[in-house]
Amino acid sequence: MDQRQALVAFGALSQETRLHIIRMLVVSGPDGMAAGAIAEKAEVSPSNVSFHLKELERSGLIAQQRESRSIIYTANYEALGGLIRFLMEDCCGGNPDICAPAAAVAACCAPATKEELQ
Amino acid sequence: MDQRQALVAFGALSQETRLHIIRMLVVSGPDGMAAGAIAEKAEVSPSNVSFHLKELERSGLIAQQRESRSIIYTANYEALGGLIRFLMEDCCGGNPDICAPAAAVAACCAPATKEELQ
DNA sequence: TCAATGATTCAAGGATTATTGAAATATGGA
DNA sequence: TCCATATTTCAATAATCCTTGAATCATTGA
Repeated sequence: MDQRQALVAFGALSQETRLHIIRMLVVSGPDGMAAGAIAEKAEVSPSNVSFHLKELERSGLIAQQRESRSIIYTANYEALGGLIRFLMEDCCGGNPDICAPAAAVAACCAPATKEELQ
Repeated sequence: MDQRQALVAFGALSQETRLHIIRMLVVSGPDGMAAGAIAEKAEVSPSNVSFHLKELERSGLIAQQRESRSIIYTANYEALGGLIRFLMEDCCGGNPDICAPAAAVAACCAPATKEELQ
């Protein structure tokens, strides 16, 4: 992930509805969610969710694929990991004072089940 | 770091000048940098740098302290670490597919045990 | 006190981003 | 083909953010 991408990704995550959407898509995993289901769960209008999904896709944090009449959105795990990595390495210069505590948290996080995250 | 803070922090990092400032302040460490020096290095006007510094301070990612005529800005390492942690835990649900690769990167620059961090 | 330095604040503007509802597009089934 | 469903696109408006330059504030030293 280069700086330009990171700037767009940070912008994408700086909006409440979009952060909510990312969380839902991470939880839903590779199955993803249809645009309509996202709109319903996030309690926003179809056209508004479409606007935000477009923005998230532009950032690379999510991907879409049509499945019959629905369009399924999934979180892009690589991009999310890349953003965390950018924040640690490029932005914070790999500074241990910043990164070590955060990394320790991740190191101890056991594989969580889908249910536990609801 | 709660969600409201994280939203503001992501917004703060989504602007090129501000991302540049954060990087400089992380590098300069506890000594920090005066507003004028930041403006000069980032090649922006004094009033413009002041605008962005205010935005960064509002996000909690930097702190200021007056030193004689200068105002010294320093990176807030805890807040930066907190944001990385938020991204891993709250946003990505501690999902190992996302967090493990990123954590691995940090692990090599800062071997810290969980106990050391308590 | 006066001038110089370092920085912020303010107002105006331009640019970008967010929301809304109506219209358009794509798909699948009767 | 026609209709219903799922979603996007578009245009208009509102809201927020960014930049600029002038004015202001705070500190220090002569």
